[in-house]
Amino acid sequence: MSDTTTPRLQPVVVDPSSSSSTGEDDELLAGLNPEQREAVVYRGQALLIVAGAGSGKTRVLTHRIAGLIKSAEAWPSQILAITFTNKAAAEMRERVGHLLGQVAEGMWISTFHSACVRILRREAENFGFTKSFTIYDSADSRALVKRIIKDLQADTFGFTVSQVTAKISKLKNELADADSYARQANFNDPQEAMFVECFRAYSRALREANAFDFDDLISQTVFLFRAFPQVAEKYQRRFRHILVDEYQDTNHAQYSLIRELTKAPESNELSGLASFGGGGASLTVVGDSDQSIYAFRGADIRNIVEFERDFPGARVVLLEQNYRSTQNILSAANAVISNNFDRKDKKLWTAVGDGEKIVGFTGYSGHDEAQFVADEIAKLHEGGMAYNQIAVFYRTNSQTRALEEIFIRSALPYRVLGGTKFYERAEIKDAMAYLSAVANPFDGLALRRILNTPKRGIGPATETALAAFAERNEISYREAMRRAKELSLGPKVTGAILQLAGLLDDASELVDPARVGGEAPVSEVLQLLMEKSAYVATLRASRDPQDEARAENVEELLAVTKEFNRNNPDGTLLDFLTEVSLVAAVDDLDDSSGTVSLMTLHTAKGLEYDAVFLTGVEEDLLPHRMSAGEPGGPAEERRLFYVGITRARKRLFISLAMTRAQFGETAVAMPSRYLQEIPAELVEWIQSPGMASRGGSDSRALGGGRGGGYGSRFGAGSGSGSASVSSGGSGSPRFGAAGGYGLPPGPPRPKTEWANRVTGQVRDNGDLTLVPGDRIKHADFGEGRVNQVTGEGAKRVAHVNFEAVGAKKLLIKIAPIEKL
DNA sequence: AGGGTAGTGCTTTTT
DNA sequence: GCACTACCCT
Repeated sequence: MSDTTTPRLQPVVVDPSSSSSTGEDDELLAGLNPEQREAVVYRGQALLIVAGAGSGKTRVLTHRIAGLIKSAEAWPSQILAITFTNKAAAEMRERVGHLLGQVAEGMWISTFHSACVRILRREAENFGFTKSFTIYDSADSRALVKRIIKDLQADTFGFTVSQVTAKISKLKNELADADSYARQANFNDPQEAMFVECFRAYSRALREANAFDFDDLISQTVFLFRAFPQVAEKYQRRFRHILVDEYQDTNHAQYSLIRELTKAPESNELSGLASFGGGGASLTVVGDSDQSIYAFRGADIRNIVEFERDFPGARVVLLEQNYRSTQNILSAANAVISNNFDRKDKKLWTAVGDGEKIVGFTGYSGHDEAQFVADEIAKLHEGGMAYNQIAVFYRTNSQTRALEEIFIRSALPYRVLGGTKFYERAEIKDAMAYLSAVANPFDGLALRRILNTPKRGIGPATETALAAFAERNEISYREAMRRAKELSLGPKVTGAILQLAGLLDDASELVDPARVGGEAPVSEVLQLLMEKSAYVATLRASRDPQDEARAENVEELLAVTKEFNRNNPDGTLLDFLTEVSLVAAVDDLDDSSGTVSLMTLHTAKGLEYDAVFLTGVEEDLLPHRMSAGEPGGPAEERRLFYVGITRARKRLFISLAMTRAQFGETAVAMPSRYLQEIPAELVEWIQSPGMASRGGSDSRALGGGRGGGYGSRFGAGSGSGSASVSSGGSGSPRFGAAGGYGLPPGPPRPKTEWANRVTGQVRDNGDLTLVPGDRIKHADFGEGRVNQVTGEGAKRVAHVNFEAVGAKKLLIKIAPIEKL
């Protein structure tokens, strides 16, 4: 992460003949299929690689980058590659280095956020920030919004913290700021007026704290480029080849950033660098609209769908051959995703053969389901599969509880990705706040957090007095602390404040760039802070047994800083804070850990495992209750399901429960509508929803039968698991047009009630008639107006103009619409 | 100022 | 089931 201020402009491999010689090319193209080759060798301004799941896109990207460098078409420093996570970035950097035989210095391979931080730190002074700005993570944003809502008494308008943060975030992703939003806001609506107040206060607080939130990192970079063309030009000139992974998940701000970066530098001719081609950087984007799962966060699928319109003359390459999964898994994935209309048809295929069937299981409870997962994992492991090749996915983080309980009892080594992350723990946030307060003296949020942690007798009243004093005298919070004597507080409180201020000043001296011997290592700074503040000592002295674990966590953080110093000898405190702020859930993933990985479906994107367990495939969970009503919600949830399925290489297990605990209460759960979209012959149900409902009223189901339900009948020792199963596939009749579940083959074929109750999906609107002018509501597109109706009978098509998504054509008979 | 307790409301996914 | 808040007591 070292920050090279001047681009390094020396080619890594200087062999002028290599661009034409086939030797090197062959090496890079060996083993690639024709489409992949095309994606690697195409040279033009814009290239869209539509890469289905498992189609080798990382391979294509790394070979493309390596090709550009090997052929001396580009210096490493002219390449900017954007990935979704730091882990993906690290992997790509390593693979490119491997292809080139050496690490390509000066190349930027990073996430959107990391790249923007780098740019912002360099340019911060240009627009009223200092390079030591703090990055507020979502918890920090929430804390700030919380205080603002309280200060402005916005809660009386029914505002919640999450509503306000979500709305601000959404606006920032659309590149709106408080002022631009205020200009078009309706101030007659008191709610909206109050929101504008909140947005303003929030933005001002960030600026005063010399801080950016996650969304700012992108949007402020765009604003910077737009406000200072000469700054933008610097980067436009530098980056000649820009590559963006997971393009389907970019939001408007990220899209705008790419647009700014790929513009032709304006004063090209003046600088005599017209030889650069005169145009903007070449742009390569890779994506798969079927894997777009971040619309809720502002990702705009139009970025990829309209790429060809955005970049005229763009070449499109389609990668459909899958190198990851068996055909059974792919067939299931294809079948599920084909239920999303309004997508370009794309079918994954593989040459590796059918493989084993998908295994299905319905537990009586979440625990029962977890027991099934644990038992199957044990079997897989006995069969020779490594734990780290197995993953368990779920929709919401709260589902980990039952899984963890059973896993612990079964002594299965596992690891939960995401969830309550290490850096989200209160004691770690405390320690990090100490560091932030040292790095950025304006960071009021961090100062407030540590002011009375550990307890120093500085209460809310004192805190308010300090804040008011700082405001009155227009000085930083830190300066106000230094001058605490002027506040005429009690001697004890004044002493405590002065002591803390002194400690922070001492620590600041350690990281002063002008210090003799350079900045002290982060670990030294943290050590000083933790010791002198008695933070760890206080935890150790506490009677609460959990505090011992907290103290150990802080020690662990200390170990992390030492590790950081080892890996980055020149790493500064700022570098450390930046790195920590931008870690993602998957970045923690240690491939050599030898443990089963548990994670949400969102976190799973981009990963692959030999065996995958997809749990909680129930209505209200997948699709999640919250998204079921939103336009586009069910389709996005289906993509999430699709992403989960396509992570599996060899074995796929799908499970659900009849009842699920939530809020400490047990609620009845229904099988997910997506289950019946998987062709029945692909699934072998060990216990289908129908079977489970038949026997589901015994004591095991709801009572104390933890680990009993499944384990007692199919426990370890029953062989492959499928041995004891009345196997499917024997021409199992389907439930008519509504479709049956993949199983319930065996005798006596249950006419289960649930099968029909589940939203039965093949729609038939009968002879619904629509005429131009009618208003309709569509499950995914929202409301719209019919312009025209064409066609006859069952093929009548309505041409509808939707408010949210524009013009669409719909088959009236089957579209999920209703007349308003 | 601080600690302890009772009551409330909540959860989608995350860089 | 838990985390957070408000309130009460020392």
